[in-house]
Amino acid sequence: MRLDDALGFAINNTGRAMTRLLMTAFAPYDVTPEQWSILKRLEEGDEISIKELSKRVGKDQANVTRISDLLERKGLIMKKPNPEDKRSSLVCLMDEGKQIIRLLDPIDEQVHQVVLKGIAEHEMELLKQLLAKMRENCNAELQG
Amino acid sequence: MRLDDALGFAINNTGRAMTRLLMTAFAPYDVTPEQWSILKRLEEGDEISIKELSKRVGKDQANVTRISDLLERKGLIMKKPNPEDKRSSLVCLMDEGKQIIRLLDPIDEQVHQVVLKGIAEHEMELLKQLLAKMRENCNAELQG
DNA sequence: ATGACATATATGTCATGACATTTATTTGTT
DNA sequence: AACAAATAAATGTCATGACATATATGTCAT
Repeated sequence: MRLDDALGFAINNTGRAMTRLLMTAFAPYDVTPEQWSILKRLEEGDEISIKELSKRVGKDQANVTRISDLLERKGLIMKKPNPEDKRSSLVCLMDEGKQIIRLLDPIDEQVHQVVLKGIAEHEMELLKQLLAKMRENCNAELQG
Repeated sequence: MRLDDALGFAINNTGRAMTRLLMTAFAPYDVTPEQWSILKRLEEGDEISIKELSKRVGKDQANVTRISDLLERKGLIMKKPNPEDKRSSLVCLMDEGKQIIRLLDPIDEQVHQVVLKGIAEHEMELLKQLLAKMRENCNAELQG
């Protein structure tokens, strides 16, 4: 089997290409695709713990802690104490974070249109289903 | 959640899940999935430059340099001087590298069977085609 | 032949992912 | 209440990816 044919490498290389494209498009705003994914989740609902945020973005808690620290240093989010649990903090979007989201949303949309050029809606749906199935297979094995 | 957001999320998370699974399976042999991808490429043809190897694995030259250094320290590959160009070196598989490949090949195969459980051949083919199309779209944009 | 430019590799930096460990706090058991 | 176990977050380490730059060597125009 040639490497090009190996599904794992196809998936990872495609993901990296998409990430690179988004990174390039976001570069003038000093926001990386991973930071973007966190901002977008917070837009759907903030004042949540690092742990909850980690679950929602599908990332390791340690990594979310570090990405959040970066976003906080940039003034896009803030961590405030959780009055119900002194171990945890609640992550909130700052106004500047909300402004950045408004700026970057159309750019994100343009990038995705480029990436999905020539791909039909039903193909994308199947693609997502297959990826979800593979993810389930992996996670079942990792936990079992 | 917008559809295209879900797709980027799906691709990167699925790729990470597969990488994690392979990493776990390879852990006893002290070989990472990325190191594995380089070994497999060398198996198809070694005595090639870092630059050529980078092209074949689809990775940055700087990263291939570093991964190669690790593999050389482990005694799996060797860099020998290129008699035709003193700037470059030729990367060769060592016997121990070839042995590791024979050991890990069936493990890699098992992992792929786990990941692809419940997915038909024609679905996998379509999946690869769609991913290739998206990769082309990205690369065309990055270069253009 | 020489100097300007190109190329191959190496190295430095930052962001990230995975994972182990630490620290502070909470919870549960007695 | 006291102590053990669990939990949330932070931190440390290594591998990697992207990118900039450095260094050595090669190539080309003159």
